Amino acid sequence: MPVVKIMAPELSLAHTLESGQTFCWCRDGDGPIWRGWIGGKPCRVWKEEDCLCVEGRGIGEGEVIRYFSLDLDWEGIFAGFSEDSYLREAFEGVRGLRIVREPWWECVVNFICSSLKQIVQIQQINRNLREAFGEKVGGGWPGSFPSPSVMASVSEEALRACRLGYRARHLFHASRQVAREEFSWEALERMDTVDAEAELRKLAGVGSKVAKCVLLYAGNRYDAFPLDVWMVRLIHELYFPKRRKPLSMSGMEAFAQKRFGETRGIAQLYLFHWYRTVKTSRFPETKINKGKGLKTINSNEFEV
DNA sequence: ACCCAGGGGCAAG
DNA sequence: CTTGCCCATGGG
Repeated sequence: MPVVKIMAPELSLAHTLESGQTFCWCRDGDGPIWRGWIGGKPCRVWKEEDCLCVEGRGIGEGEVIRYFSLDLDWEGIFAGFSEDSYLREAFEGVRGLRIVREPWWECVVNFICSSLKQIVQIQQINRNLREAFGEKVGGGWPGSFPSPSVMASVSEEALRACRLGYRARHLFHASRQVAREEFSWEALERMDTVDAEAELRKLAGVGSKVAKCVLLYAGNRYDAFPLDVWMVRLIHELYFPKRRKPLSMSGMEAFAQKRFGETRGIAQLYLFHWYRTVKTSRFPETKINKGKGLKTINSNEFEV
């Protein structure tokens, strides 16, 4: 089996593959080796010192570089955020986290299924869908991710059997909307981020949060800033600790745009994963770093 | 038993 | 633009 090797000293596979961007990877045993999919092809990935290794048939070097966004100027991105102490802490705490480039349809499905689900459960659903409706390409278990047309051809009940719950109806409709060519990813890529979000939201089960996740993790729109329960909690606890209630959603969007700028999606990725794994301030035994080293923020500025 | 999970749709204020 | 309620399922 061919192995592609690429120098990627900073890349952390654990942080990148287990941060809730992608849901098709699972550890091969207890060690730092993962089984998953790149460009629709099954593979195993691991690191040997500074070298990223990808074992799989027909996977090119460019494809791997693109998937892990190794082509981005990460030092430049970090430098742009250097004035924010929490972001500096996050970059340090989950060092090596990189943004992936997911296949857009799989990304849409993953995040439709993410509603009121935990990350491990989304992984489970992804696996169930692959096992039930995917093709066994290259001997890869549990199968390729089913295309829109395949998913549009099965019943809502068959989808529900993948433990989707009420999300099965959304997925049922969304699959048909896409398969019917009411939807083209190429057309979406030509739009600006605001229009692309509005277009994605036409799909059943896709609201502002899911649309932004798709734009960020599949579309490389770094100006998309998904606001989920964790980010609402984080922004409230870290950036506006004195407020009784969190800012409204539109207030938080305005805050994120002003504070984190055009690459706020990258900031969101780091803050989200760092807050959940390192900071974990929602648990009482770990306390919040109360605004230390942070410039005062006038919260009225973000009222709507 | 109870609460929460990377929300969205829909009706109503 | 915001709030309130429901949605189905699994984990802690």
